[in-house]
Amino acid sequence: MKEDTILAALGALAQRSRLAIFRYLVEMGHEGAVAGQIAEALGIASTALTFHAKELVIAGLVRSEQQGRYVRYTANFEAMNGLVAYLTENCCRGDLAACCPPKRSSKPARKKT
Amino acid sequence: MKEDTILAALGALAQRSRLAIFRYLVEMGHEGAVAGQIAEALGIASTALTFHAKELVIAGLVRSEQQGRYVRYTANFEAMNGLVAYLTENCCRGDLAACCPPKRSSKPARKKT
DNA sequence: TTCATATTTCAATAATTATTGAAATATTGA
DNA sequence: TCAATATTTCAATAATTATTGAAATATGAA
Repeated sequence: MKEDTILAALGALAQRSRLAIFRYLVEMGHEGAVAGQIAEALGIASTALTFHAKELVIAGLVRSEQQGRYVRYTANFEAMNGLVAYLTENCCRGDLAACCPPKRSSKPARKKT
Repeated sequence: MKEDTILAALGALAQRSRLAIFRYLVEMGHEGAVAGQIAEALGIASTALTFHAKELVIAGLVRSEQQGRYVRYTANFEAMNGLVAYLTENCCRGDLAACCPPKRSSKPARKKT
């Protein structure tokens, strides 16, 4: 994955609304969600939703598809996979064991203190 | 890992110089590198290096340690691990197999002399 | 102490990104 | 056709982030 692509993906996710949109779309699976649904679920103005969703699309993390008067957005899992792969590569050298987390539970792992 | 932490880490990495700095520090392993060395290796002005390195430190991805008149920076592998874990969590739902990449490919670490 | 080196701070500017509301476009159904 | 709905575009503004050079600070060595 090209560095420019990585930078675009990181930049796209590095914003509260967009991270929320992306997480929401991941949650919605391959079916995704239409713009209004996302905006309402997350409390984002429609004009802001358009703006942020477009950023995600440009970054390649989200796909959009016109469906009549709706626009359906879906997470691009392969792109996310590419991002995670890149970060894993770039965090693992010399510390291999620390990187790819051994398992994910559906409940987030609790941080021990 | 808290969302604010994730946003900070993503934002810190979403910039060409900072991504380069972080990758360089990962390459340098636990020994890290001092400011001037990083700046020279990457062709970044010292004042910009200070600025960007501080962003990485604030985001928790890098640690800094004063050593005489030098400042040594090291990658925080645990923080990166936390970021990758978060992204894995948030990309895997409903598409589990696609996420944690099965293996790193053949590309060896480029070492410059 | 003085000098040279390493890094940071500061201030000005430039560039980018986010937010908002009004207006525009496009689709659907009556 | 008209009216309602869904989304986008536009323009203005606000907020944030990046870049630069000069000056300041701090250390180590002579």
